[in-house]
Amino acid sequence: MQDHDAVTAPPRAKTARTLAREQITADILAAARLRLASEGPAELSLRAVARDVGMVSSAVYRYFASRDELLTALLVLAYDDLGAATEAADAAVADRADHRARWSAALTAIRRWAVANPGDYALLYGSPVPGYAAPQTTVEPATRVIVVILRIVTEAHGGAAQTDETGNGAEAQAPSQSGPDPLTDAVAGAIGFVRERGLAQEDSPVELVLRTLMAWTTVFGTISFELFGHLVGSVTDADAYFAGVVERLADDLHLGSAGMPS
Amino acid sequence: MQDHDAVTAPPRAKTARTLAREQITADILAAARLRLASEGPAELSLRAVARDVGMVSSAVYRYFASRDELLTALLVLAYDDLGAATEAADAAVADRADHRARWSAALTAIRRWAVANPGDYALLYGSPVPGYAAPQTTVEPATRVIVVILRIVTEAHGGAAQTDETGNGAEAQAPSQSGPDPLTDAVAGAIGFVRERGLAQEDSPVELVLRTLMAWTTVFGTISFELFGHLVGSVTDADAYFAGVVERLADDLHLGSAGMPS
DNA sequence: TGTACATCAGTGAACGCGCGTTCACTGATGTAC
DNA sequence: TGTACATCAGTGAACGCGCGTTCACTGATGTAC
Repeated sequence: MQDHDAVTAPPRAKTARTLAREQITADILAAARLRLASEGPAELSLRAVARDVGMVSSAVYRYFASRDELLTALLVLAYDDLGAATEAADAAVADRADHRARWSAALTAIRRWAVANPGDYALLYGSPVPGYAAPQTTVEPATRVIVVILRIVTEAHGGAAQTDETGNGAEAQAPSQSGPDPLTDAVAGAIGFVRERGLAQEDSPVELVLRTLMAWTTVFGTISFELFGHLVGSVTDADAYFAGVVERLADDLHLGSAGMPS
Repeated sequence: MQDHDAVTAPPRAKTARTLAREQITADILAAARLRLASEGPAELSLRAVARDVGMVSSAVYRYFASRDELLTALLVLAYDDLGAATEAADAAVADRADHRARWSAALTAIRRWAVANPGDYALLYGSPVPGYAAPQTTVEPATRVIVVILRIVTEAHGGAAQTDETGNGAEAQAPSQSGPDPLTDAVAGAIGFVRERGLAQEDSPVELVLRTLMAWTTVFGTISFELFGHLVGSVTDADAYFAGVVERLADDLHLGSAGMPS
């Protein structure tokens, strides 16, 4: 509520004060992220963060109007960080037509990020903070990951970069019920999302979108189970397990066929 | 630490004091569960629970030695409640050979329970409470759900009650890599779990167990996405969506074929 | 380049609050004889 | 059936704590002329 850059600011040189403000804002956020590794978003204490960063608690109010605003900034930061990591991993695959490699790279990057930043992961995908409602600002950054995933899958099907030799893809797996489907209505929002972003050329990508949503859900569930301790005793090598899951999801989605010898 | 029934207690008639103790213990737990619907386990306040139940905060210490002990009791209670609901749903399917119906019934019961008890669900499957380590007591109740799921799937494959006409099941989907597999070692714990309980007759249920674990992860992820608000805007009819997911998972696991007309 | 005023970052004290846990106590319930 | 003692449930005051947020303040930085 105080200052935040005028929308059409003249390109005046940044003043020392502005530079300091940016630096310290970043420091506060970094300290808060560190705390999240051991504390849970609901317990995140503004006073503790202030202490970590070496200022008195009231000073933080020069940077964030309230604890909730700090939480929102953390949410945006974390979503963007994860989104950027995922996008970079996909982009790093040279052969853009090797959708299986891109799939594997993106998903592995997501898990790597989650394991490296468990606090941020819990903030994004764990139980919501009671009494805190994420504002609209966080919606767009939150979509970056799923957009990468959807792009890989839709490009593998029906796109110009088609390399899938097993047919026209996952939608072949649709249960053989025909006619108007309540399920189609149920996921209409997701379908709309895909269309708006030009991620699909087909007329009826319902089954494909649904299957992609399921796969993403499985990835999220697998990481959550690992980080939240539900695989203790069942899965000893989380790396190998995750890799196995990723491969099977790629199979189910008929993504390329990197390692199929037959 | 005080009293809890002697291990080999003589079947003496329950005294009024004992009855009252049981009743009030249950009241405290019920009040705490109610609070969990709006508060998150980390914020659960012993004083608030005491207030709800009409006693002074210190009186709760006659029933639970600490806040952590109360949390543990809640954990066990919730796991058992969910486990019982799942088992009952499976048991209610008359045709024990209709594995698809049992699958659907069990999974639907899980989601129904989660939607009806979102606080308990978050306690069990949300982000763990920082600083709280669930004791051994909670392990066994925690397994009840996955045991039901594993039993349905393994009975559908290789068991006497075989009704799957599409072959010998999900393991046919295994990626065509052969030889010693790090993945097999990774899930050795889960395999052992299945063997110990006599849930599988086959020699190599690796792929089947892995696929079941994936399916359960998908179910958990789907419910979490719904309850934690990650499907807002994408999925409007959560019931229909969940039903669609359940059917597709049943397809993937080659469970019976209840509704296949072709 | 220099001066006068406005803006801003950070301080330290204070507010009111709710928390988990301890403790000495009172009165009711249970048990042994 | 009656008495004497032990056990137990619940009370109310107190402890020390950390929290989010406000406020008047001081000194440094920025801006207009």
